[in-house]
Amino acid sequence: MPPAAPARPARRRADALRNEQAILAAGTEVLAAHPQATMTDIADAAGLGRATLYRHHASREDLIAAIGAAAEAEIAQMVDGLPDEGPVLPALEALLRSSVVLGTRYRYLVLHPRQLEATPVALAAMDRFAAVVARGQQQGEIDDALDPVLVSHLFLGLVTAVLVPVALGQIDEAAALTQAAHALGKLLAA
Amino acid sequence: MPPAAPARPARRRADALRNEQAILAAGTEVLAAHPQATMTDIADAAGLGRATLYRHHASREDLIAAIGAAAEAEIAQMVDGLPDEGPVLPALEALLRSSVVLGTRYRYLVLHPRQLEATPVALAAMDRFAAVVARGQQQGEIDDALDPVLVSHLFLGLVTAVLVPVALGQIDEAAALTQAAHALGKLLAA
DNA sequence: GTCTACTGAGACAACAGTGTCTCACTTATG
DNA sequence: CATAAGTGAGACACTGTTGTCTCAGTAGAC
Repeated sequence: MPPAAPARPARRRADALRNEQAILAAGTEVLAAHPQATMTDIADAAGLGRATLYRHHASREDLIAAIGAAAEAEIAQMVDGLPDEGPVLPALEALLRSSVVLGTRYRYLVLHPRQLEATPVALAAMDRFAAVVARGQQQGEIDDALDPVLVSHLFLGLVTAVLVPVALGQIDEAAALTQAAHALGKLLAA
Repeated sequence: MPPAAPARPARRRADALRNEQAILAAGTEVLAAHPQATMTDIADAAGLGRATLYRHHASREDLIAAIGAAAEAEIAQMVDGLPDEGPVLPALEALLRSSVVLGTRYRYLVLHPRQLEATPVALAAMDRFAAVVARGQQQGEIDDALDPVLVSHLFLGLVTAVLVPVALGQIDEAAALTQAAHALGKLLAA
């Protein structure tokens, strides 16, 4: 006696799944370019009707949350990929580069953080990051004086410090990235 | 024959000036706490009627711009106060502390940058900052490999890297500040 | 004390965007 | 091909906020 009629059938049609991806992609892209974009704008960009957009996401808030979840999943995957042994610094520098790429795509989220959110996934990723930093400290690779949690925020600060001047056209992305990686190394050096 | 009737008389009454200050203060505070606050909320917080708010600022956008201008003026003044001779690093560390205080008050602007704006005042402040950094480089105090403009963004990155975890309750402000200052020193060290 | 600047309260129009719903149609799935 | 899933287009109500205006009343300036 399952009274809960599934809002969505267990089996979803292939085109619906495609459209779902299109919505997420369009939402990410359109919002990055125009943070004030309406649901109509996003539906248009996805090549779908507005009603369909609402069938996939009950509200604007819901859609943005879904985009946020996708972004978090990506970053979490990258952080999980950090090595459990061996040198830490090179891995963090590589992560910096990937993070900048990701941050560019999800610029909307970077610049419009919904009320300083700390979601479970984000916190878990931060924990993981901090653990790797701590390992680096034990190995004498990273400055002991720095709180690993603060280091994770410093890391994010470096990412935005690259993103912003690049978006502003003040500096070349490659140059910014190289220098930021250099800065990261110095900053963390024991 | 000046056909332009002044929207505002040259001489303003003292209470009007007081109210103007109250509006700016209330707007800054209310928006920092509730970014979605309405004009009614701000007028209430200022202890004024909504109509009066509109007499001082023709639109919401106008009000936010005024708050932004006030913030910029404050930061510009601080940057202008950087020394033209003598050691640079200690001055920058002090500026970091002041900037965090300022950033806390103007949190709304920090978290809701209106479309990556680069206003003349902000750019001038950034130039001034970069010039001081360049001086530090000439004195052999600061790493030559870093682009002074990028350094200004790295500096801002450090500020947010303190602001965010403190707002999140992840770390004590004093500790974050001390470590950030330490990090700044290492990062810039020649 | 008189003139003028300024304000409060409230009513008002206007608007844009959200979210809901329906109906006819199309497309996958088996 | 039969069924169910999914869609487009458009109409719709709703709502919250913005910005305007008026009028009576208050507070500063000189």
